[in-house]
Amino acid sequence: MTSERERTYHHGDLRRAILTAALDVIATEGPAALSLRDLARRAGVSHAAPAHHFKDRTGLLTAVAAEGYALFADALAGAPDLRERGVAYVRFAATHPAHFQVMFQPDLHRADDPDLLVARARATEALRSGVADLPPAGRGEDDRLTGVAAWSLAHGFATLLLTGNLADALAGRDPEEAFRSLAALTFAPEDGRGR
Amino acid sequence: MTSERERTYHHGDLRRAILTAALDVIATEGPAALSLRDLARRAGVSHAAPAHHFKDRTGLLTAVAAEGYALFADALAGAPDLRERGVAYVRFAATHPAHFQVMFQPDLHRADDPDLLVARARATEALRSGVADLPPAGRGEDDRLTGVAAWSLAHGFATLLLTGNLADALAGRDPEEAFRSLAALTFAPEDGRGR
DNA sequence: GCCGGAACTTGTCAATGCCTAGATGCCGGG
DNA sequence: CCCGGCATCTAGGCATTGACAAGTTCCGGC
Repeated sequence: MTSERERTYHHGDLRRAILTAALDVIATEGPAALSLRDLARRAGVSHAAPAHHFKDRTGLLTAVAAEGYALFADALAGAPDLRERGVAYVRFAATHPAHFQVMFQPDLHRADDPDLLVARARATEALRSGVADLPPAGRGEDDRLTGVAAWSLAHGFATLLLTGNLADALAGRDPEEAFRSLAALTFAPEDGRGR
Repeated sequence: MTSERERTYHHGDLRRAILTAALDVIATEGPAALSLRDLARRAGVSHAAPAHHFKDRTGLLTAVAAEGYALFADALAGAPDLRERGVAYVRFAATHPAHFQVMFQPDLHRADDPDLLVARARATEALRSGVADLPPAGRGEDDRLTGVAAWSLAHGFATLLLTGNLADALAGRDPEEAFRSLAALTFAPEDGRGR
């Protein structure tokens, strides 16, 4: 569909082709370098073709964010406990850097988009259910804060990793493994409480 | 210099005027909405005037990042212990959202800029010295990971706060205070170890 | 077989980044 | 005092981009 028959008037799966190209550009050069006309050239279509599928440049980025939240929810759902959910969080960021960046930059996409909202709700639910199986101790207030703490830890690690700020601190060590032991240090200092 | 005498050929302090306007735009509409020509209009100068002070659009953002790291280093230096340094981290992000965003988006600025490098080194030093007064326990490996954990926690909280992801979790609560008790929960669960 | 709409193209316009050449006025040496 | 150098700012132009409008091609259902 994509590589052979290039003579047809219709592309076949232009939407996916544009999305994939966009992810490539964002991952390598950042969201600022994204150009609809450039993506059109890469796909071998006219400069206005992408607009038919995504309306806007913002529309394209909104689609990226929505797809990202969907993949994110799937990635989180597979993890057994809270710590592994954090590892999955970090792994997702490392595996899908373009999605991750766009997801957490509100000025790039339309946060009120319906598709994005449902995917985002699914991901949020996956996060919350992970926090649910925490230590039973503490008042409700503390439990909520603990959830925020876990989220902050994973999100901060993922963000710093993507921005290259952990390069020398990790020193070639595997990021996932580093986060696993880091989470152990933080959330279960002396006993298995964090589990 | 800035408001009264607008008839002079020379602006007086155009560089600062452009920087301030840029910070305003970035804080309200995000870095993507930044336009050199728009900033020139706001300052009442010609459309090419900003280029003389910052060379590029990237040059302007590099200057923002450099200024950000300098202010960041000052903010961190004032904190007495590790936890308050984390609070200062979060406060800086909340107080200087534009600086913070540009600082931690490598695709927006030139990371090898000399001015940026020295400011960044100063901020990094302020962070490291904060981690130094941690619990004496653990091998050197664990200590480094603990530092990364503290950094991740503060950075993640700050980032999530700026992206509006903590709005309902905090429920109108003061972010700094929330982070203070959150850090207590995380780094000193039952004893004063985290201090 | 035909026809309605989706997918894509072509053409256009305003805005932007960046470059070059020129105008202006400040500041210090003579 | 003045005059020449120079940083600062202006003016104009060019290529690229996002967005819009109108036309073209093709697929699938009736």
